[in-house]
Amino acid sequence: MTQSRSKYDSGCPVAYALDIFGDRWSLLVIRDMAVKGARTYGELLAGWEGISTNILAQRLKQLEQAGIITKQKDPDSGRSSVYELTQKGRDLAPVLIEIALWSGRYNPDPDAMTGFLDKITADRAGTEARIRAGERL
Amino acid sequence: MTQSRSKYDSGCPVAYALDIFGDRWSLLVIRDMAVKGARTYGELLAGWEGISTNILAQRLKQLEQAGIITKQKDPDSGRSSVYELTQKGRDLAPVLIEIALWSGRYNPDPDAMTGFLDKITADRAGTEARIRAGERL
DNA sequence: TTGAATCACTTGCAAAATGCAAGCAATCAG
DNA sequence: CTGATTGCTTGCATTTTGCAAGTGATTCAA
Repeated sequence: MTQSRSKYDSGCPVAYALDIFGDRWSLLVIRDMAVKGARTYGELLAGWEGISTNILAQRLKQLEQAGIITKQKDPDSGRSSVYELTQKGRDLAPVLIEIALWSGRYNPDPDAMTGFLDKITADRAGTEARIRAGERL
Repeated sequence: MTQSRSKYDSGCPVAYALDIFGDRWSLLVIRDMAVKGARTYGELLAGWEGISTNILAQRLKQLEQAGIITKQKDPDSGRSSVYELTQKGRDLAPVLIEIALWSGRYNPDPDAMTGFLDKITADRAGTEARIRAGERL
């Protein structure tokens, strides 16, 4: 009984991935954690794009189920939880990097926030390794 | 007047890209064209996952507007149109490749369709170059 | 120690996106 | 002329999303 993960999963590796983060918000949450180092619900809510609170809660559950992130109680604070990327989540670094490079080539907007882009342009391998290791950029 | 492309576009390069293909179907359409060589509406409809016809029509329009694909009349057949990836679209090859590699590492399903994955595992640079050049895999 | 603030959500409801099926115009083959 | 094929559009039910308000468990300040 090889149950398919969802009604969309065709067995194609691209479809498998899109099943996990192929929506408007999941990759942005992963980016906030990988690039910006966001670790709490509040930090994620305050992200650049303004995800709504119910959608964020839902996505965090889905990402946890998919093994992309983990949720733990903050030992120093009873009311806050700490979310962290797993290795599976951090290994999405090359995907984030290629997306950012592509956007850098084709986004005509001169105001584009390029902090991440600058880092990967200056040292792609190093930035990728740092994300994979769970280190701060 | 630097108008933002959409209500989501925060200036982040990742968000710029997700604005174009950050939904359930767009990347699968791009994959069908880049990897499977799909060129007509019918071929795209018959894809692995079964996109519905109205959504496909809408996505094709959006991708055309975003400069990812072009639409032309088929000179040999008055009733069919030919869709093709632009350079901007073909340059998403590294994104598709990284997604597929990641899925290959983490998808536990042994039945996963691995044709594309096999190709990029065997010769990543060559596969990427061939997609970028608009050649058949 | 009590009341206010904070954090991490949940709930309710309207709006938008999606899925499904049917329809339809233009071509084209017999 | 007829019927099949292609490339859509339309209508409508279902699902997902967005927004705002509310909840409950801490934590903190007085």
